[in-house]
Amino acid sequence: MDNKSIAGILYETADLMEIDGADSFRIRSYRNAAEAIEAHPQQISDLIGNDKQLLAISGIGKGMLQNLKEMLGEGRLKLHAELLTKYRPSMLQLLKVQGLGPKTIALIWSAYQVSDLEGVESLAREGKIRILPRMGEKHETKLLKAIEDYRRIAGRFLIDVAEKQAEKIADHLRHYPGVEKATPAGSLRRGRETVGDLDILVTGPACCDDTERQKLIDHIIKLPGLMEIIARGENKISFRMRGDMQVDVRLLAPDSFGSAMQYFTGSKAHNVAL
DNA sequence: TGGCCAATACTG
DNA sequence: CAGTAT
DNA sequence: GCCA
Repeated sequence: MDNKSIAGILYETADLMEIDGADSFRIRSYRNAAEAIEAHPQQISDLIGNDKQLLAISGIGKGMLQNLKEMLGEGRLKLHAELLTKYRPSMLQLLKVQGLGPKTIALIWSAYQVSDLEGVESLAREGKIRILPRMGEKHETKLLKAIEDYRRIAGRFLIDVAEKQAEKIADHLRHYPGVEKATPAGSLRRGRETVGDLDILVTGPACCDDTERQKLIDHIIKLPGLMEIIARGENKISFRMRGDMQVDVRLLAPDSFGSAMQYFTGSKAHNVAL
């Protein structure tokens, strides 16, 4: 279990504790510890047993040390598992909706046993949020708008983040002999504020026959930071990068590169119109 | 043992 | 205006 | 929960 995973569990536990109505300062401690672990240069798993070193990390004390031992020892945190049984995982997503906090989520849960985005949206539309204590028309309206906003940006990445990622990948591709061009298409090329996934078009001699294409794809999957291959075909490979960004790389013969660029830059609506 | 972030929006 | 949630 |  790496530091990122440990921190993740701690963050999640904090969120769940919040819904559970736990002491806010204790919750903060969980978040502080998570941050400290995330930023720590060495792997916590390598330091287990060395209490001195662990306690030396600011934000890690007696109690958190026990939590770490439990996580690394049993592979799970009891508190985390219990809270997950008591509540619903979908509540963690709900927490990401601006203006929707733990108290309100718990309130909605207690009143309607609803814990997901869809359900809360329906309740709001039906005017069932405003009748809850402490809620009102303002809250309900604002909630609807917030859900809309959330849906619009969820699972998308800011343009500059996407650009850097795309540039790294394109560089990696261009280092391969037989690749002439590697260019991002899609919403990134259209300059949208956010990007859902990357679409990168490649062309050159290496794209021209089957064996060459396979060799090129073999090179592509060595890309640093590549986490999972989603699909691997003749002319296209899809994978997920560290950070969860999905990437499609398409190999194109030089004579179809132009039209492909046109097509994959979109937008879909634009293509339909054409 | 006691303190741990402040400002804002909304409800009652 | 005070209390509460974000 | 952690820290002074």
